[in-house]
Amino acid sequence: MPKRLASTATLPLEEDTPLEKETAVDPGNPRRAAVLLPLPLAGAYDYLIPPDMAVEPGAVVAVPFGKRELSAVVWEILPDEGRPGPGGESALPLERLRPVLEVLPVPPLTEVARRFLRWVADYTLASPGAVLRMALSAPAALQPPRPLTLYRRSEAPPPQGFRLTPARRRLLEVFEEGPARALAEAAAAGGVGTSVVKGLVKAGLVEAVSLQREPGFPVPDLDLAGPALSDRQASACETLHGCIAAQDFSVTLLDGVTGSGKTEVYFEALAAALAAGRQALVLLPEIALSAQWLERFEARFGVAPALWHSDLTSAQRRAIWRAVAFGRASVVVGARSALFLPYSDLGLIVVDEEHEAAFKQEDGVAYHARDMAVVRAQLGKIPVILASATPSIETLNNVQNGRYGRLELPERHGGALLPRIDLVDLLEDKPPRLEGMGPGGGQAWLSTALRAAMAETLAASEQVLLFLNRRGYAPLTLCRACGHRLQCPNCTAWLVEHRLAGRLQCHHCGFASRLPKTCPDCGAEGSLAACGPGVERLAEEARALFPQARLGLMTSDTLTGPDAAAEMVRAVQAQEIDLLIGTQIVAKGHHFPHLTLVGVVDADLGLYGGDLRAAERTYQLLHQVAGRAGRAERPGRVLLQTSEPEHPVMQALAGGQRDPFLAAEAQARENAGLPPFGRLAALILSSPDARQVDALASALARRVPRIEGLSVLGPAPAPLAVLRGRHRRRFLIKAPRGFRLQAVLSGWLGDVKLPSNLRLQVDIDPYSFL
DNA sequence: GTACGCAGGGAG
DNA sequence: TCCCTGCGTACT
Repeated sequence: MPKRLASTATLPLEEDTPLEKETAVDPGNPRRAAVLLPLPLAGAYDYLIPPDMAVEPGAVVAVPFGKRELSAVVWEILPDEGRPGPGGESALPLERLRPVLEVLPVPPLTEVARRFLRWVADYTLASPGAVLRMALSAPAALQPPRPLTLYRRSEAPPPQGFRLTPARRRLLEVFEEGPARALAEAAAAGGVGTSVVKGLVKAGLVEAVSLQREPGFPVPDLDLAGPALSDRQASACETLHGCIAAQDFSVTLLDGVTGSGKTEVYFEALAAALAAGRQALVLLPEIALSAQWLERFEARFGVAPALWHSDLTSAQRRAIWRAVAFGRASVVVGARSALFLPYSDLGLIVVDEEHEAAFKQEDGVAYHARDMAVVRAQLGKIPVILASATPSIETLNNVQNGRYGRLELPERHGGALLPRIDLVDLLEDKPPRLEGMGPGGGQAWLSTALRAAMAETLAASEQVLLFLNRRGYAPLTLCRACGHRLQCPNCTAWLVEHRLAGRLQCHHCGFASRLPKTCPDCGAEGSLAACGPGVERLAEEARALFPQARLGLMTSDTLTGPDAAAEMVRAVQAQEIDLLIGTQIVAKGHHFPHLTLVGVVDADLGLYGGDLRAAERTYQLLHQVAGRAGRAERPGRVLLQTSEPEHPVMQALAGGQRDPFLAAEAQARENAGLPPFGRLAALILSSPDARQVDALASALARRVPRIEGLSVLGPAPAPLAVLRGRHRRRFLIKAPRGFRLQAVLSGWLGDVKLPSNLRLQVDIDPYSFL
C-alpha cells in the first residue's frame, strides 16, 4: 500500500525554512524587493518598488539590469534598510536601488514553485537564478498576447451606392453563416482576396473585433471509457484513487512487466486528478519517441495533452507556458524540463519508465527529474506515481524501507505470454564468416543459432528485431599498414564510420569528416579497415543472409524527428518491414504485434566501463528490448548473444529472475557504500589548457576537507579526458547516507578563484562517469 | 547571461 | 595611431 510520508523522500530534504521571513514591512507601502534574476548569479538583487506598484513574492517583473531589461521574479519583500549579504556586508541603501519597471501580466509563481526552485538550487549546488532560468524558459510567454483581429457581419445596412459584386456576395455569405474569422481565413473561405474583406469593412457591412488571443487548450474528456481493466489493474486504480483523494504527498511505484497495463492504470489516476480540478504532469524519458503513448492518451481522453520538450518552437513554448500558468492546460506531458513549468495547481505527477537514465540532466543544472519530481510532490503535498517494468535500485530501496508504496501488475494484460529468453554463448557459437564479401569483409556478428531462429521466424511471416546499441557502421577505423586509429581531433574518442551518411563522426562533439582515402598517419592507400559492428554493418550482414527480407533501420540517425519515428513504427506495424535493426531507440515502448523474435547481438556491450549502474542498466535495457517480442497472441522468443553467459545479468534475464538479481546488486552497492546506500558527487574541471586544469586540480586536492566519512577520489583524467577540446579532470566524492554533502562541497569549492576559461561542474548523484 | 572597458598586438 | 580581439568584471 502506498504510504504517506512524514518527511524524507529519496533525498535528504533540508529543514523547512520559510521562504519569506516575517519582517516589519509596511504592508501598504513596501519599498524594497529582493528580485531573483534568471542568471547564474549568487543571489537575488534588491530593487525599489515604485510607490504605485503592487508586488507580491512570486510576481514576474521586468527590471533594468545594466543596460538590459530582464524578466525576473520577486523573491521577497524586504524592510527598507534591506538585509545584510551573506558575508555580512550591508545592503545597498534604498536610494541607490533601481526601480522595478513593471509587473508582467502573468500569474505570480506559487510559493510551492519558489520553494521548489530554491530546493533544487540548494541540492544541485546551482545558483537559484540558473534554476529560475529553467522556469522562465519561454520569454515570449511573459508579454501580454498580441490581440487578434477577427471579422464578422455587422448589423449595419449597406451604404449608399454599395455595389454587391459576386465576390462581395460570396464573402457576405461566409460571414452570414460562420463565426468571426481572421482576415486571411475569411478571404480564403469566400475564395476572394483580403482586399474584398477590407472593402466590406469600409462599407460597414463587416466589422473588426479585437480579441485577446489565447488559444484554448483542449479539455480532456474524463468520461470516455478506457479499456476494460483486469482485476489487478482495477485494484491498483482504486489504491491510486485513494492517494489522490488524500490530497497529500505519497510516492507509489507502479511495478509491472511490459504489457501489464501500467499506462491504463495511471491514466485512471490522471483522470481522478483532473476530475478534482487539478493539473497533472507526466514525465517521459524521450518525448520524441512517444507517438504511440500519445495515441493511447488521445484514445482515453479524446484530446492531445500539452507537450513540453526542448524542440518546441518559441510560439509553442509560449502557448504552453501560458496555458500552464493560467491553469488552462490540465495535462502536461513532457521531458524532464516540464517539471519547472509554472503550474497553477499541480495535483499529480507521473514519472513513466522511472529507471531511465534520460531523466538525469548532466549539463547546466545537473538534476535528476525523477528525484526532483518526488521533491516537487513533497513540497506541493501531492502524490507521485513512478512506473516501470524494471524499477531502479534507488526506487526499490525506497519501497523496501517503507518510504514508497508499491503496486504490482505481474502478468501481461490479455494473457499474452512473456517471451522465452535464451542465451547464445558466443565463445561456443562463433558467428561464421560470410563468403564472397569484399576485402576485409566477411566478418559477421550473427551466430548460427540466431541465424537459424531468424530464418524460421521470417519463414513464418513473422517479424524479427535485431538489437545492437551502436550507431553507425563501425565504432573504430584503423590503418592495417601502420595501426593508426582515426580519432576525433577534439575528444578522446574514436571516430565512428557512418557509411549511409558517408562520414566519420564523433558521437561526443558532433565532429564529422569524410572517410579519407589514405591513412592520415602513414599515407598508405586503401589500408583503412572498419573494426567492430554498428547497426549499419549489421544490416549489411542481415541483407547478405536474408536477401528477401525487407529491412528497416531504426537509429537516431535514420529517425530524425518524431514524424520519421512514427512513420517507421507504422511501417513495422503494417508489416511492410520483416527485419528491424535498431539501437536502444527501438526499446522504447513501441508495440509491434507481429514481432516474435528479438536477437540481441551484443548483450555484454553495456557491462563494462566503470559505471556503478552498468549491470542494472544492462538488465533494464535488455529486459525492455526483450519485451518487444510477442506481445499479441503469438509467443515471443529472445536470443541474447553473450560472451559471458554466467554473468548475473544474463542469468537473471534468461531465468526471468529479476528480484534476486536486483537484491544481489543492491547488496553489492550497500557493501561498497554506493548509492542509494551512500552518497556520491562528481566534480569535473575542464579547460582548453591541460596544464591549467592540472594546476587547479592539484590546488583543489590540497584543500580537500578532511572529515570523518568523506572520501575524495582523484583528481584523475576523466575517461573522456578531452571533450570538445577541453581537458577534463574528475574528482569523485563519496560519503555516507545522511551526510551533508552539499554543505561540505560548497565549503570546499566556495572561495576558489577560477580562471575564466576553466569550468567547474558539480554533479550531485552522478549517473555518468565519463 | 551579456555588455563593456581595458590591454595587447597587428596593420596602416 | 587606430582598431580588433580576448579576457575580466559588473550587473541591485
